[in-house]
Amino acid sequence: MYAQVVQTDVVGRIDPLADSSAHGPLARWITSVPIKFGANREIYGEKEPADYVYELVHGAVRTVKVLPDGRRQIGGFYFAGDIFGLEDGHEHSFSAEAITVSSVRVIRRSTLTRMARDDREIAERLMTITAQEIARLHSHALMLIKTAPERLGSFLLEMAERIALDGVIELPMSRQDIADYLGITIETVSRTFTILESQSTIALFNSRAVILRNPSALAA
Amino acid sequence: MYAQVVQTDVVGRIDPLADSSAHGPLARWITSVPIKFGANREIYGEKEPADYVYELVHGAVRTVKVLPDGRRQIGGFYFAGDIFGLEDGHEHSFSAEAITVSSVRVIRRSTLTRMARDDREIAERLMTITAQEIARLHSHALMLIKTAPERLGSFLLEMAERIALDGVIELPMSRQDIADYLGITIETVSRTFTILESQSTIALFNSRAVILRNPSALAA
DNA sequence: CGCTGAATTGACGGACATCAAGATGTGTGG
DNA sequence: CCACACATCTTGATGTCCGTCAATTCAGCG
Repeated sequence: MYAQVVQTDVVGRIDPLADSSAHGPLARWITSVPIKFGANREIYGEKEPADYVYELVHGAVRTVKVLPDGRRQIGGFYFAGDIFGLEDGHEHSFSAEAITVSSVRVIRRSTLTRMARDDREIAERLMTITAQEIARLHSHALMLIKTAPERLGSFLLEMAERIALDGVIELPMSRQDIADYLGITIETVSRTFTILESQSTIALFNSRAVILRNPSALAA
Repeated sequence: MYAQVVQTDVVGRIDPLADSSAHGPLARWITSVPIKFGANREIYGEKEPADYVYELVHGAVRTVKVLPDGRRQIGGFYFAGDIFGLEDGHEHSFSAEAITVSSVRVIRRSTLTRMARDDREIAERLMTITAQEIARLHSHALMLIKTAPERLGSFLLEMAERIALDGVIELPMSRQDIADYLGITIETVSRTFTILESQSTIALFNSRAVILRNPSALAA
């Protein structure tokens, strides 16, 4: 169930220090106190009613679907300022998990749509966010028909755009997460990182910190 | 540009015989006269402003993206009663093409969203259609991480649900279309069809007409 | 009929998965 | 601060699925 929305255990407790002045896309309307989730905690589960929409205040989140045979698909990654949980209609088809410690603002979907009826700006923001989500899914699908180096290239370019600081990408997710997002194995991810580094297309501080030395080479 | 919306050439002409009593999901609001497109005609192009939303009255439509190197990705298939063109925000990231002769009702997106402000039912239909589109994209992405037989299986099950009549699936699209939708080659599609037939999982009247003899085997 | 594009079938190679071993990093407790 | 344990990541050897290239069959149409 969606007990985690009100959970108060050690990791998922309400954070009294949360900065509620942070200004995400829906911050003016999602005014609830952020809820904190520890690394690898589930925020919502597959098949739960999709009654809430979430704004990630800080941290990193992945959406996950596990197939009967154990294969795992990552639907997407979300970072500070992103909205997630909008993915579906009636019930979630993916679960959402915190990758690192994350804090999340929650709003009832029904509240949001009711507000959207009265406020044109909210309605438009909702449309925009949905359109972005659809665009993201399109580019994800597009990636899944490419070769392994191309997939990793697209991934790194996407991450560069979304979370790079001073040209350094600090990847919060594991190789396994990347592999399941790209639809390849962890070994292929690792090997491809090595190849890209040997070509000086990228540089690796450590396995989680990347610099793009030649971004245009990644596009091809 | 989006000239085809008003195009009047031999194939894309306005069809005086169109049955405007057909009742698709938005039929009560998309009241324009259907426009007819010949097989393989473009309905809208990639990068065009996404100003219109389309309801397919009859026929079959594919959305297509062609990569710089010539690889082709099919985003989705649409059949009678389906809404398409909603895929994106500001401009289309795919083009839409009629697979067979098709007739299409068109409405300005801005008209639709204006109507949605006044009419709660329209707003909800729009939400539902968008949610379905997102769900479709999710299951498409999920398919792209599977093996070739699994991809074709998912595809056939999807088609069975959407266009089967008396247990017979009449596929309007070519093997190349299927291949580009599934992210595999036309040869692999063909071989997999043959294998499924030899297992009596499916039966083929001809290359375009399929019967599912053992649907549960397709799921695996 | 013969022409043309679509679909099937075959032979072969390559990209990526699988299986397995090592290396590196990280947290915990002494 | 070190030592051990455990997880993560990398690297290597081998296998296999599917892509590529090519030939043949089939279906529709003038």
